[in-house]
Amino acid sequence: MRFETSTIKDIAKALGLSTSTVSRALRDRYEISDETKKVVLAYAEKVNYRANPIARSLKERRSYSIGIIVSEIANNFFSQVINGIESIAYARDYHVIIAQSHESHKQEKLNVEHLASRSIDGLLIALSSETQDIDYLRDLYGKGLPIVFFDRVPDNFETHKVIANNFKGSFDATEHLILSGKKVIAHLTSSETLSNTKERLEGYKAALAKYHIEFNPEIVKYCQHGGMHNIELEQAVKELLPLKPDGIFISSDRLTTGCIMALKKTNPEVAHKIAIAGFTNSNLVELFSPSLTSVKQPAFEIGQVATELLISMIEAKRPVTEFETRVLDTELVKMQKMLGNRFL
Amino acid sequence: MRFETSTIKDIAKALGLSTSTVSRALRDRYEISDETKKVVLAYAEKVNYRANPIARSLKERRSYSIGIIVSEIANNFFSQVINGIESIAYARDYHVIIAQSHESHKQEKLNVEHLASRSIDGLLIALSSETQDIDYLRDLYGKGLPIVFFDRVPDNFETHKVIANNFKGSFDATEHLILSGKKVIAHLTSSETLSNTKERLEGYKAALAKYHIEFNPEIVKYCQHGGMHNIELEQAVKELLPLKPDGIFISSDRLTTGCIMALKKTNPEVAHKIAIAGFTNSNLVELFSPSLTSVKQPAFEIGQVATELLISMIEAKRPVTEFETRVLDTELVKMQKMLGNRFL
DNA sequence: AAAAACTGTGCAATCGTTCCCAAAAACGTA
DNA sequence: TACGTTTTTGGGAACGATTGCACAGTTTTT
Repeated sequence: MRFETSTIKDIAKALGLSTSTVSRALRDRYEISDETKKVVLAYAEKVNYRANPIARSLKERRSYSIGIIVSEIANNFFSQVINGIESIAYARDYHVIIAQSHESHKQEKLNVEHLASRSIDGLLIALSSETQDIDYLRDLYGKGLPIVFFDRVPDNFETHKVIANNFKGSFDATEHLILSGKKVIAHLTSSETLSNTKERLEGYKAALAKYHIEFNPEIVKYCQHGGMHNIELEQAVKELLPLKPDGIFISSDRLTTGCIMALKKTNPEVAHKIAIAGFTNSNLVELFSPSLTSVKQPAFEIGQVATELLISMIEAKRPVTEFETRVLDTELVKMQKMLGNRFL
Repeated sequence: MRFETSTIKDIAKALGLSTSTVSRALRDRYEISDETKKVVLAYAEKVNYRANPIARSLKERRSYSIGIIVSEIANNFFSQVINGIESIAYARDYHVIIAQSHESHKQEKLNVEHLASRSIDGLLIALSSETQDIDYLRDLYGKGLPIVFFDRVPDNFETHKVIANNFKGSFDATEHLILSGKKVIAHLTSSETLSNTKERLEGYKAALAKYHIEFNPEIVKYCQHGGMHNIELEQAVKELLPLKPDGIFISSDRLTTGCIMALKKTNPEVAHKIAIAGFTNSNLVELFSPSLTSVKQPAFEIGQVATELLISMIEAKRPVTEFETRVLDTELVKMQKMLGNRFL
């Protein structure tokens, strides 16, 4: 079962020209006379000629495709980032190949290597929460694969990075909890090794410090798998509650929704007494109960900026040596007034 | 900035063999002596040889890639379907390229044609809610591109299709509303032209009929863009409320969440008085307020089955002429008891 | 009028694989 | 020994596109 299309050779034969002439005419090169160009273009149009991207890739040794690794596409933050990536990539005539790590380092590595063998021209990646060893990425990078990190970035890797202003986002959320009168504010977060975990922890600490609240490490819980497993969350909640928090600041999308879910499931009687502020890009927060204050990341923009940086690396004439880390501001969406809460 | 890897030619030169021999050894063809095979394999391993998939694609005239078109990946149903697709595709050594139609026919067509020109070996597609004209798909199909439809399928196109049991799912949901005492049950649904819109409407009607409730077309509202635009939903809600429904059956993921959102926004005072049952694969329903009864589609399985069917078409020796339509059962998840509703 | 420059086109190599066809090597049989 | 078989290997043409180089034919320069 094959796909029949006309090739440059067919056109050349039909028009009594050489393939080189046809190729050049199609690519609108200056050496070709207007007349020939017109004839070729018209004929190509007529037979609905499409250049075979595979042949071109082989010749030019690049595939016009960008690999994306996220932990999960069923995550509002990441799917919005992907939309941002696509918006730029398609406009520049790249296509994207998406793979999911499901927060597993092994899966991540497998996917990256699979993509690399598929000749992607560049890679956009948000590390899995498990990942600590990034030597395999360094390897590929060393071999010439441009890489741009976003959201979860390693600190010992020299390349472009795009992140949200995690410090400020966390500071704002924590401050909001403090200002609404909460005294014991817990912090639920991902793997300690992730860049944004660290930054968000700092923002949280800074807000506490500003209001002279002592930082209590006991009340900070880490989820190694970023909340991929419910048990992880339930465990964290179980450990947290005895410490009687009246507010929780949560540092990621999955953890935020997962934590509320765990709270409702395990301790419904206290769930509505605890104020929650967390990172999430869910567009359904307005429906949540208990409601929460959310820190929204500029996901779409993160995707766009990362893609622009990546394409600039791919298309750079000479190896890029100056790298930038772009930091984009988050937005604090405060809990809706009781209006929304009246239901049920 | 290039990516340097060793090729078959390099291996051949290093080992003093011909490229044909090396190629055969690597592909484990029978004509090769065990000894040579061993030497080649060992050396290939040593230099970490990876076949260039682009060159192979060119030669074999296929790309080992599958195109996917969905309206949006930021939709639980579709992201679960994609997970199902990936699980099969990767195991069979295909990779997937995902594109989004955003419920726009134009975008859908553009994407499909882009994918086709990228030499995908087959296409998995859920039509956009706008789509009526599928001649362009017929065209590609006629040229030899295998296509499998899922979720939203056209009825006048002979190929494999995979759908949920929309009739039964709708019947169950509607019956559930009736059995919980609702008298005036509205129906909010997508574009009239979509296959599943029709089937779901039939299920709704059948449940009403079973309980001798007269069907009232007035109380059925269609959203042409599947709820992509909020205004569409708010308009529908506005038209529905004067008819005093005490239950609403909603026929798609986006509409379900969108409708609750619109209700809360425009008429918070009645929102909690109306029982809602709707199709949704959101894993966050437990957090919703007002809570709702949901019809969950076997999204992951739909993806798996569709991919198996597609790959069987791709790899078929001769054109496939017998097609099947697989129908998978949905699951009704009833509204949680008031426990969950106590919050807020 | 000869030399130089410019136009427009074609030839052929190339990208990395695969595979048809033939050649060489190894073996068996008469 | 000579011949036919079988097994193993190599040569080289694809796949479809791009591009450096060469070569006509025309125009400009000296």
